[in-house]
Amino acid sequence: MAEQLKDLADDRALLGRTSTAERVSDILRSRIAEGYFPPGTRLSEDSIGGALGVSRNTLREAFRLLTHERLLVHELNRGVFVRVLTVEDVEDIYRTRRLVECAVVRGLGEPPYGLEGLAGAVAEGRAAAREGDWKGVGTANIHFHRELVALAASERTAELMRSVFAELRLAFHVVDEPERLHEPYIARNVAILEALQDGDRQKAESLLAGYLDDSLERVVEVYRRRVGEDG
Amino acid sequence: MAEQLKDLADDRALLGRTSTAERVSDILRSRIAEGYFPPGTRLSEDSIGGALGVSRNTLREAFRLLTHERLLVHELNRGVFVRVLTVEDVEDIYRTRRLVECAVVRGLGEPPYGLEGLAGAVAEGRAAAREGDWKGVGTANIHFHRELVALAASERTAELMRSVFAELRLAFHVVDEPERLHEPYIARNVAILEALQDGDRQKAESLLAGYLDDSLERVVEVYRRRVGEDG
DNA sequence: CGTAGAGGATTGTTCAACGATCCCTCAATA
DNA sequence: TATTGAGGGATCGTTGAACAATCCTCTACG
Repeated sequence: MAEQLKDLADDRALLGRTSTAERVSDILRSRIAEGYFPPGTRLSEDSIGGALGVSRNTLREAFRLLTHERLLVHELNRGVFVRVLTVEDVEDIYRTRRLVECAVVRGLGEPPYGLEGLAGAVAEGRAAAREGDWKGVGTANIHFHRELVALAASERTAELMRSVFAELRLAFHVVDEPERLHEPYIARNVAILEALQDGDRQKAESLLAGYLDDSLERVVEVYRRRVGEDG
Repeated sequence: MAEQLKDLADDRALLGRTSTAERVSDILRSRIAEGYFPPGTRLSEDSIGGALGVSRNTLREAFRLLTHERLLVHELNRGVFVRVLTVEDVEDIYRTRRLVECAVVRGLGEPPYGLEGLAGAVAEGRAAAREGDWKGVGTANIHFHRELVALAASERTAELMRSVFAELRLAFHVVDEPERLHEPYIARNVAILEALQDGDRQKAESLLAGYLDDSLERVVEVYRRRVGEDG
């Protein structure tokens, strides 16, 4: 009986936790991620609420969730827009990543660590690369780093980085050169994973720092050119 | 002319037009921070909405904002309550603090650093201690660490920690032994500041780590006792 | 003593309305 | 021609009301 009650408690998370606003925000989030709503797009309460068949209040709550994730920006009396990252935003994202991710690696205790998640993300990236799915490689890459942060076993840290990685996707979408952007990092992720498997935190941290510096440089370079085109 | 336009653009930021929901959440946030609404308090829509003269919808929007900040928890059909942190929450808060704050110190470049903010917080703490205002000492203590994080010059990192420190205040209100809790850390803050003034990052980081470990231990010890009493 | 149920109070959700603000258009003026 | 100012339409911000759903308390009954 206790077993069954526990199972029920697990299921409850699936049922009750999905409010209408959360489902709406899920839809919008994936639309934004896939580029259906490019950065800068205004999301009208009327049209979206009408199309999805939800009330304005519910929609505004969904907007609020996504605003909190920094995917949308809210301008008073003007509505919400898909965020357009500035170059400074991208730099700050990488500054935060470097600070936190390196600190996570440094703060690891003695090996062995639970590296299944990291290995899974590496496999995911390799599979996507084999099929030429470079967007998938980018996603797997983000998964790798999310799993890395998960090693810190801190809910708050993980949540911060979830939001940072979601923002990073916005930048990737503007850049839109997924192969050139993501391909080189498959091998570097592998190297980081191997260093961790060897229990060599110091090497892993140094690889990670180099990775992030290079990635920032490359993203900013392409991003600056791209932003210059549009504006 | 371009000069003046630039000045005006700077001012636009502090024109600060905010919605009433945000203003309401500002009020409630500071009330919670100062302990006017202790953890566990239920915030009734009717009474608060009536007292502040805003409609239920607007108030609920303010509640949602604060719920996102983890200051309130929402229970279905029961309303919102000022968050009561668990011991695990407190531990995670300190885990995050240690990760981020130490990484900030480690990531500092070459001295000198802009330490005016830190010195100001130290002075604030000393002044409060002189007057026996131990709650003020706790506030100054939080200011010290907020200024410390500001040295990273990362907006996202600063925002994460702002929210973490706001949560920490919830714990302090439960513990409610401000003198025993905060007094010992005035001297340690001074030591950290002095190490930074000497440009000795390594010493500063090690002092900081020791500080956080001791503080966590002390808070959790008292906190566990306190929670045991009530529950 | 324990339990079922009635009733009141509170929250959940939606809708309609009105004022406020923004943006676009167009005419008037230097 | 370029700039200013006045409309007007569209959209957002906020309120108030209404009704359903849920919770809490108190009472009555076995």
